[in-house]
Amino acid sequence: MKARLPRGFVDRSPDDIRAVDRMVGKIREVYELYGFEPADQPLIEYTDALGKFLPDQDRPNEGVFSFQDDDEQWLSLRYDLTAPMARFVAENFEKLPKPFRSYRSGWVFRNEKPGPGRFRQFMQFDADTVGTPGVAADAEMAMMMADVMEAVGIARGDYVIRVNNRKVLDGVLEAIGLGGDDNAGRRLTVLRAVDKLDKVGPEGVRDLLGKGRLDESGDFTKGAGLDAAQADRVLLLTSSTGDDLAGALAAMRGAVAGSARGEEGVQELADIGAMVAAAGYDDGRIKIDPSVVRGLEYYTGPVYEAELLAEIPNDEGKIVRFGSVGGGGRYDGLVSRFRGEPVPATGFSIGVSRLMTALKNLGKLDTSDVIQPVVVLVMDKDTESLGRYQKMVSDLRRAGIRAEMYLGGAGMKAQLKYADRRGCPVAVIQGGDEREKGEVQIKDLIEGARMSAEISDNAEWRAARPAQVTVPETDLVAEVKKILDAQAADRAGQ
RNA sequence: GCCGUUGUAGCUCAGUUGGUUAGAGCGCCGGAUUGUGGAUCCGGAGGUCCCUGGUUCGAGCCCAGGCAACGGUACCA
Repeated sequence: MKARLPRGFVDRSPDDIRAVDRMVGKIREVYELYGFEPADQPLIEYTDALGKFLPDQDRPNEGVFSFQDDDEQWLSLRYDLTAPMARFVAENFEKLPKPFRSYRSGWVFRNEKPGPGRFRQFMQFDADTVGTPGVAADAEMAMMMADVMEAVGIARGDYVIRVNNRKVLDGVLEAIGLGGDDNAGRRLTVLRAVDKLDKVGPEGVRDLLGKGRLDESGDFTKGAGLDAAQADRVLLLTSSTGDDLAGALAAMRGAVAGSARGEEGVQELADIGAMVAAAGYDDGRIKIDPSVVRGLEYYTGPVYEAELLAEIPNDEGKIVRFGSVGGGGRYDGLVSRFRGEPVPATGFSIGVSRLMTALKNLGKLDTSDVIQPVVVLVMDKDTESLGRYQKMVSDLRRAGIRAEMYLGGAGMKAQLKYADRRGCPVAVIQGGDEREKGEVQIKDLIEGARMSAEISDNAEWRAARPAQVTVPETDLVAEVKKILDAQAADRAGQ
């Protein structure tokens, strides 16, 4: 049997786990501050509850991990947090206060081909407001997202929350004659093309809107088959980006002219823009940007996306465009499909794993403040001695110091090596000699490592017993504390 | 799905026109040092050369098919 990790999954390191915990804690503080309540749903739901796009009956695992229960009903691992949230709200609708404002974090799963920075299991952190149709809720989402970015340490100017409205896109499509059910497929193709604006540029999008595009890898993507005038109108819309809000809105009005739905969308964006400006978030934190598409299906109104602008080196040191670390929008149909009545809702999702990677590559992740445990070496293995070592770690723990008794089978040398490798700050040694005198030897491993750089002869190194003191056993805790404090002061001074 | 690159020790990789016991560095284990981390020196363990078939007296190397990983692209509710 070969031990192997399934592709698209990762084993998480202690540093990673601690860093994510901290980051999630900062995000939670923002959500709580805005008045959202914690909630949690299971990782598994009935497949049909996860979305209107059910897995193909013949291929139930396409895109989502699915399996059949005893009663042959299909179950799936959730692929986002929104669908389970919608199920929960619909099921408990009468009991919940409306608007219902909740947040949740957890693992989601996608059965897709993994890529760099894309995994088959990853963590999201969502906030949602259910039961309010007004765009004030959408404006709040965008602003909260900006606050989250800054709370996790991304400087103002290094990110932007881009806001669009699905109604505007729909309006343009309607205006160029792509309305109606017959054109659903082509509309989708157009949206996909627009979504690739930042990747392939305006000319690439034009190709995708027209006949199609051949990319560098030799793969041909079939286009939407629009004529030049139609493509122009779509491109007009996507190029009216909002540094100048009034100008952008005017350009958008031109692009959607003739579509009531489109004009409604522009008006909503104007309202959001006004609210954002009134709250002071129009200083570059939040921008109206008609090229944001955000997913393809369930959004019905405003959509928003958090994008990192900072130049971020990847693991190989290459500068990469990191792009989106989160997004969301209004999904007025998601809850209502479980109920007979319309239930408006809006929310957003943060890609925790992606955001973590970005912070790590930006060097903004504090990971090193966890002190490894003090190790009490085991010199004698008779029950009485073991009890004595056990009391030492117990005393240290009572003083709030991480400590462990060495539990392996190795000799002293290997025990010190173990402590060294784990990065332990201090080792405590008590053999027969010390025990008779009621003493312990305490070794400062950090200082010792530093001194070792100046000694090249092993005999001298060992005789010197660098950074080591002998104290009465009763002073153990006080002495260890002293060394740890000195190390802490040293770290702070650097 | 499509295109491309790569599969040799735990890791990173050499390996000549096809030639006998497949190597290096790092790491790991042990010793020098019965009770002191690091450095140094010495020693040791560790291999289905991705798999299957073919060509050949002979294949890590050549050929065909497969598998896997990586990268790009498409899809991503």
